[in-house]
Amino acid sequence: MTAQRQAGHDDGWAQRVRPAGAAFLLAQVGAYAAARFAERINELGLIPADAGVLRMIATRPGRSQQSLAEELGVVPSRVVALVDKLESKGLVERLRNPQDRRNYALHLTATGTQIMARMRGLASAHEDQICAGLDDTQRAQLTGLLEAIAAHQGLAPGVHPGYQQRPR
Amino acid sequence: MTAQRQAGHDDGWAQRVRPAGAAFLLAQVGAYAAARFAERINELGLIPADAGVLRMIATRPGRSQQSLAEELGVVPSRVVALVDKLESKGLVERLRNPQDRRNYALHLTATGTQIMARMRGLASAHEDQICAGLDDTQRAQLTGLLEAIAAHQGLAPGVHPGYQQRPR
DNA sequence: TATTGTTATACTCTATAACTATA
DNA sequence: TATAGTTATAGAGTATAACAATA
Repeated sequence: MTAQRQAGHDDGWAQRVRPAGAAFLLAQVGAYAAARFAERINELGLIPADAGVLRMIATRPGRSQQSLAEELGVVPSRVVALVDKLESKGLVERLRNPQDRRNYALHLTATGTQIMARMRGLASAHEDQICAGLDDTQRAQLTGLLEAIAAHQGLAPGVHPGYQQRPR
Repeated sequence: MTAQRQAGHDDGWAQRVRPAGAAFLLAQVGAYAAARFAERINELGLIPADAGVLRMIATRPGRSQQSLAEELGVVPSRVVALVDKLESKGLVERLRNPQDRRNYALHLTATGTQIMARMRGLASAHEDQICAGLDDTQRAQLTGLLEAIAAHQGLAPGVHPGYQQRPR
C-alpha cells in the first residue's frame, strides 16, 4: 500500500505534472465518448464499426463495398466481414446490379431502417450525456471549434478514423 | 464509377445527411489526433501505449506494476508486456524493493528520461498541428471546454481511456 | 487485362487462468 | 492465505495475398 522510493536515474524528484494540452484532451475525451457510445449501441448487438457502416449505407443507398472500403480507408476484405455480419443480422441486403454483376448495391432492410432510427435516439441521449457539463452556449461553441478543426484537417464529414489500422 | 440504384427497402430516397453533433465530432477529431500523435512517436520506436506508461512512470517514479495496472484499468499481465518492451529498449528499469521483494519499483533510465524530453517536443509540435485551424483565443476556449467535460465525466487527468478493452 | 468481391492465412493485441516467489 | 508478478493459452480483429467471377 505504501509506495517506497528507490534510487534511480530519473530521481531528482518526480516530473512536474503538466496540465494536458488541447490535443491530449481531445484524444482522451474523444476516446471516452467513443467508449460510452459503444456501450449504448451494444444493446442493439452492434459495435461502433457496424454503426458507421450502417449509417453510410443509409446516407447513400446502393453504394458498393468498394466505395465503402475507400471512404473508410480499409481493405475490401474487411468490408466483406463487416457487411457479412450486418447481412446475417438482417439489417443490410446485397442486391446484384444487373448492369455490372461484379459489384453489389448495398441497401438497408426494413429492420435495418428501424435499427437506424433507434441508433439516432441512442446517439441523441449519448450527446446529452457527454455534454452534460456544458450549458447550451458552450455546447454550440464546442461544436463550432471541433468543426473548424475537422475542416482544417480535411476530415471527411461523418467518417470516423477509427477503422484504419496503425500506420495512417 | 457510376452509382446505380436498385429497389430496396430503405428507398424513398437517401437519408437526409444530418450535421454531426459534438459527441461524434469529439470521437472523430479525438481519434484523428491520436493517430497523428502515434505517427509522431513512431519515430522514437514507440506506440501511444508506451508513451502513456513512460509518462506515468516519469510522473511518479518508483511505482509498482500493480498501481499502473489499476490506474490504466488493465490486467497486470498486460503491464508485464508493456514494461518488458520499455525495459528491453533500455528506457525503464525494474528495481527490487528490499522491504517487500514481491514488487518492483519502476524508474526511467537516463535514456528513458531523454526520450521523455523528446516526446515533450513532439507533443508540442503535435499540439500546434492539431490546433492549426484555431487562433489562440479559440485554442484556450477549446481547452477549457474539454477540461470541463473531463472533470464532469470524472476522467482521471492524463489517463487515456484507450488502454481498456471493448467492454468498459 | 482490369475490377469487384471472397477466401485462406498469418500476425498482433489482449484477456484469462494457472503458476512462482514472496509475504 | 494473500499479494506482485509471470507464463501459457486462446480469442478477436485486421491486413496480405491468392483466388473466382465478371467486365
